[in-house]
Amino acid sequence: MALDKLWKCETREMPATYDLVNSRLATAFGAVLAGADPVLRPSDRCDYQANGVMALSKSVGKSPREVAELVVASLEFGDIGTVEIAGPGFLNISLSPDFLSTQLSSLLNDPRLGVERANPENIIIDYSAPNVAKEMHVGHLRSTVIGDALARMYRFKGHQVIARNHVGDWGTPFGKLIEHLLDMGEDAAIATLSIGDLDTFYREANAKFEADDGFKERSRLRVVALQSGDPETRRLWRILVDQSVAYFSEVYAKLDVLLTPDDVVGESFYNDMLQKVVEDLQTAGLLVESDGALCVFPEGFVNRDGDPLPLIVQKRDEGFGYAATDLAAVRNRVENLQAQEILYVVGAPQAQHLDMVYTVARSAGWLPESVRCEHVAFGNVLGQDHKMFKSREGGTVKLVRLLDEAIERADAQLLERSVGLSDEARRELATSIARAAVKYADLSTERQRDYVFELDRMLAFEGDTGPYLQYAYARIESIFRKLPAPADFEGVVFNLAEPQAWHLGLGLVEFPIAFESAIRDLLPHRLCTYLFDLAQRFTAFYDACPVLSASGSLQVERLALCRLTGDTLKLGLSVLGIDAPQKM
RNA sequence: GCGGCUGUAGCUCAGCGGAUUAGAGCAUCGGUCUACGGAACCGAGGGUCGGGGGUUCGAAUCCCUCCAGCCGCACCA
Repeated sequence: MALDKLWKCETREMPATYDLVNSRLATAFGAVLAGADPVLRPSDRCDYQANGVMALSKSVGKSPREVAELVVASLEFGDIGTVEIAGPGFLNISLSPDFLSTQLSSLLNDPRLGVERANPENIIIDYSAPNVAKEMHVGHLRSTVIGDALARMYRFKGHQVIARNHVGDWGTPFGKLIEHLLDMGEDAAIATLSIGDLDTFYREANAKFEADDGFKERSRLRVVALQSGDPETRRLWRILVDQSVAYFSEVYAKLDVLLTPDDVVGESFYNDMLQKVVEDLQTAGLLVESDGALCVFPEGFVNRDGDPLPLIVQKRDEGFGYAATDLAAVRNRVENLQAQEILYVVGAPQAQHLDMVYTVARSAGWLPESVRCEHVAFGNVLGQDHKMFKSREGGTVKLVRLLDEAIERADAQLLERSVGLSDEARRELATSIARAAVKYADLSTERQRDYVFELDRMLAFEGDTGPYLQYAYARIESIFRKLPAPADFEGVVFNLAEPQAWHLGLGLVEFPIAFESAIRDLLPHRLCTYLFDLAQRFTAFYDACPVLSASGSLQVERLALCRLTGDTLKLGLSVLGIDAPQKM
């Protein structure tokens, strides 16, 4: 099922396994002390373990053993499974086969695989944000990929996501860029920009600006004309913006990211609101003049001398700083877009700036406490020398070049394995694999950490990689192709007799936990970890339990496990923005 | 100087709302299967969880401190 359809699916009728177990336990814990948390976790020595007894015994003043017995006494597990007290007071929980079988059966009929739908909220996700007339480079990779994954996760969850691509389309550099465009001639400039050679254009404009005083003066005047709304200047500026946005769209397409030109709401969009930001801050008594600049000094921020740190809203030269734009954006998002949550997928170095913006926006009354505002920070992409990722020449690396390189290598791998595809089909597959490799590598480590960009590792079919998961999925699909007739799961019973089958079944039922944990803490890597673990459970199962040579109800059961695993991998990858080809 | 992030096996990383023996992948070594497209599978070795202190019956996980690396700290966004 296509993801966009899936997003509209209604909630399945059966509560997720974890929630069921947890709620029964919570009731029993509640009988000892109202509101006590069972602290239910997956366990390596049984199916689930509840660790909450320890904490509870402390607050109740009884021994853990005693409390555990109290909890067990009032626990009504019914057919869910059994509990035993272990060690100092852990509750080891084993699910009953009937229960797990029922849970798995319900997943088989649930396109959402157990993930509950949320009450829809308006979620603004601010991500990617390249600069007009500047190349997209590795620095934009993480924001784009993480933002896209979060957007898909939130949409799947049932929310209304409004993507905002806050592109840098305003400021003094546009004077020289427009003058350079004029020097080149519009057609020639458009030709250069439309092939995506943004860096050359930018560099030439800069070089002239440095070398030629006349050009410098023209550029300065051009900035003034741009800011005062001169129609011809605005038209030329528009060309730069449109050409760049068209180019960004090509990059997004290559990355398979959902952003469209409609999501581009650049800095310039807020120009008309900046004066009002200043006025309203003034009225609110928050604005202070300092060294000629209009600033807000939010509480708790100090500079290196220990003095209050300003958020500069209007510069000494009366131009607006980016803080003004960010404040205007917050207002716009809350007031006009009715945002209930705003996520900024922006590099970690911006942490303090964003923190100041939120603080000021809150004290100005533009950002109610009810609106969650979160900086989804991420670390750097490093080269194999563990330093900032740079090209061999020491410059920044074009994002497209990186992707092309990945595609080339994936293509070479496919050729080597001689998969027997047409050139075109192979190329397409290589693109899919390359995307999966690059995106998964980015998403699978904890956001805040830096990670090492290593194509060979990322593209490997062995290990914790995107291609490995894609391959796992393709292999499952191939099982179904081999079947003489389409599989029919009507009345399937999961006996899960072999330990590997049980382990897999248990893993399948945990998808909602992994998903919820990932979306709640804005950590897509948790979903990656889950999917990789699931794929490993599957290989162990597949190794121990023949499927095609099995017959009767046993084969139906095993096929159903294959189906659920395939569906889970497919869905999990798709909400991360990674597609899973049927064959590879 | 202040603040933030990071420091876990040779390498790349999970785990960090405390809890029963620190996990995975890659690499290394050993074994297994007439290889449902080996993405094999099973097992072994390998870790003072940066150092020290504290809280706790119990700390990789919480607190303090120190060390190392990266980043931010007034008009470029």
